[in-house]
Amino acid sequence: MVSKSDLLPGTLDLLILQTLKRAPLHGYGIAQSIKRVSDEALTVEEGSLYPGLQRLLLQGWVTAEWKMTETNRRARYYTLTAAGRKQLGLEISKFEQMMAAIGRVLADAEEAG
Amino acid sequence: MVSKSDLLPGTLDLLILQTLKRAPLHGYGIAQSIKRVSDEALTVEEGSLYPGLQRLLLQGWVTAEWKMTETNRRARYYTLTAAGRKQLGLEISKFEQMMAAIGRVLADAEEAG
DNA sequence: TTTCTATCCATAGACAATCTATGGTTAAGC
DNA sequence: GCTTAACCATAGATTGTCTATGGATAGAAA
Repeated sequence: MVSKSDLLPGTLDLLILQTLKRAPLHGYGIAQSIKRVSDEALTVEEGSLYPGLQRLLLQGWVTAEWKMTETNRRARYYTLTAAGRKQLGLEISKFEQMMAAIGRVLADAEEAG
Repeated sequence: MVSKSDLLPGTLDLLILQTLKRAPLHGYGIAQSIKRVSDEALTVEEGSLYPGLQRLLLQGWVTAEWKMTETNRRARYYTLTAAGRKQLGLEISKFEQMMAAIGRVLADAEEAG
């Protein structure tokens, strides 16, 4: 089953990095952004998001910094690093290759043996 | 990371069902077919394939039958059931929705708040 | 005839990623 | 004062995939 879940497994990092490409953002905002931009089709649960952000921090793909939000709250803002930007490029191209490959299987009419 | 692995997680059942849509096939043949049709981009490991086939059997989406292959070997042929065909349709549409949603995120230029 | 390769099956255990459930803080509106 | 929305984060369960392993046999090659 293609994910009874809210996300296609294996795509979370990609989505987070892409979201941070535009501007630094806090966790809550990242989740909101992905939900909004995907027209509610993708929901990132907090239990997936925060562990995910920890992974990205460990990899050095983002940095984190506590700041105040526009709504006057403390929040941890994540910023894409140069390495993160590079990684995003890699992941996008891998993802596109996967999509193309799956597309070939789904489109297959099979001529050869 | 979008799968350092050979497959996009969450797409295996889809690939198997689609492969069986054309004709009944044994496990080994399914793996070969997916690899060939995807131009070597997708490799289904046996350790993923056979547990996957067990899941599909349990769900009633395929049936299995021992037969002889063209190469004179015993092999277990899997056949898509009516329920399996229906499931395949569901998975394709879910998958396409996911792809569209991820596409929106990747294409996003963000105008609104 | 032996050895190798490709064809076939399948499971156990490790590992990674996601989800559910939980728990906490605080600003602002009512 | 209460409630809701905005925020953070972790533990544990679950699921899916991979690695590693083990086995059998046909046919080609040596």
